[in-house]
Amino acid sequence: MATKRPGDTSSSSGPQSCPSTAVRPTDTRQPGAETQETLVYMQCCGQEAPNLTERNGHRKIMDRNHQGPVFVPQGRTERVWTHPPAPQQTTTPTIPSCPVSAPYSFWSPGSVEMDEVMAAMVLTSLSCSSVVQSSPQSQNDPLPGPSSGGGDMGCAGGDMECGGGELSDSSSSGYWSWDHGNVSPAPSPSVAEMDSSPDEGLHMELEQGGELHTAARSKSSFRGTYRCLWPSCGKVLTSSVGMKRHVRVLHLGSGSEQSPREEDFYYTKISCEAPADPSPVSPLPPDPSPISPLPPDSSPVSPLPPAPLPVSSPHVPWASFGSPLSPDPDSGLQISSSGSGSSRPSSGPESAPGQHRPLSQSAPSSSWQIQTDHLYQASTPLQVTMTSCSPAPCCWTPPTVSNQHSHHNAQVVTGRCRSVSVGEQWLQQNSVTNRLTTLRAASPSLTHCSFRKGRGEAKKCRKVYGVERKDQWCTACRWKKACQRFPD
DNA sequence: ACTGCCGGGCG
DNA sequence: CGCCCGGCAGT
Repeated sequence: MATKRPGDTSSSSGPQSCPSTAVRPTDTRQPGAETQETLVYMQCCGQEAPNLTERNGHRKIMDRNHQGPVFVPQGRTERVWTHPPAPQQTTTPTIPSCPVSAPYSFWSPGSVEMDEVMAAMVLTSLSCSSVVQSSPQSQNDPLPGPSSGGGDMGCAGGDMECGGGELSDSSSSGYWSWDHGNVSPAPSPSVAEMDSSPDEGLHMELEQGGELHTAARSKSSFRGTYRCLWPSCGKVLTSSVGMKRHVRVLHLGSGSEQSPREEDFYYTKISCEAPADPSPVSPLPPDPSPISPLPPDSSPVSPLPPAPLPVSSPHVPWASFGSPLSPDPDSGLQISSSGSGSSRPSSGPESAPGQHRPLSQSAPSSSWQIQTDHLYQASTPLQVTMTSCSPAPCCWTPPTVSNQHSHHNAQVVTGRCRSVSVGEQWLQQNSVTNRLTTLRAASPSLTHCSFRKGRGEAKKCRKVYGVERKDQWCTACRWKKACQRFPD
């Protein structure tokens, strides 16, 4: 947690949005984790922007506000990259640069879309270094799997950074996962290999795609490709028509109510003209680096794979889950909340643990999931943003957890915040729906909450119910003992 | 002044 | 043990 890199900090530069937040994420991560950042991508206003991209030795960190990229000294980056930290995120496997294997095999060659996608992918990768990423996986399994690792970030503004990460972890599937997931899958391949033959991976793809690959290289300049912005999907297609179809069929559903035009909102055109320069080219966040098709510079970069998680970097929250790296014990806290995010609605703050694997962490994660689950279709981004903003992840978590009276260990940091917001809500509303509300509401409060001082804020039965309704107090309160219902 | 809770007492 | 309350300490 503690380790931060200057660069990350810079991210905070993203001015206002949530300075504090920004920092944390970074912190959470381990140094190695940083790498992950690369993977993360942010979406803004529908567009995705890669938070980080490595290029020419510099890592660019997109400003949350998107204002400007920050550069981090390569040195660090490389290190990270070099070692495929992959392990960190268990969830996201990095694709083995070494293509050889299997990963690709997954695809079901059969579908036409696949082909298109593949082709697009290849091309993209070629032209844009990064591209490789996920597409392949996404195709196969759009969401899921790997996604966990990925950053989801749908967040709207740059703010989200953290959140994004979480999302991915937690449920992830979420939105952005695609990229990351894909990329990372493979922890395996040794870096060296990757370096040596990054292209091969591509070739593999090419096979399916057909000549594309070759052509792609030669062409190097595409007019443009279209990338699906759907949360968990990262497909890249060369034709807008195809993309529309993709969006409609896979995401909107053929019959969906969505207006015909709707698809336009779910994909973005990517122009990859710059053959050489990946960076600009790839809007795609997905940092493919893992695959790093592009031979050019990539040498070190390619290894990126580790990056998958990186996403989090921006997001503090993530850090906590820190996913991969360390299974946080702590996680319990967040986990609970996040974990079941969706499930929990009703009550169970406690149960959560199941999911989290990585997430463990905190609130943010939880928030993410929730969003994901509920908002999935709607407006994830917004919420995300919120989350990220919230200064302390902890805050989030707690609320969720606490709601139910269950008191977890989680308390640790969170303590008060949750109790406050939660408590009230709990009282007033037990309904599940509230939770979402809570989160939102909480977020602001959370901000404040960072650390509770004392009882002042923590609401106990007395505050909640008032003396008049003493009968509703928990027994402990009635007996003037430590409150059991709203423990600190 | 309120509140939260420990410590202790009573039945 | 359940129930209550005196009293301390933090706000």
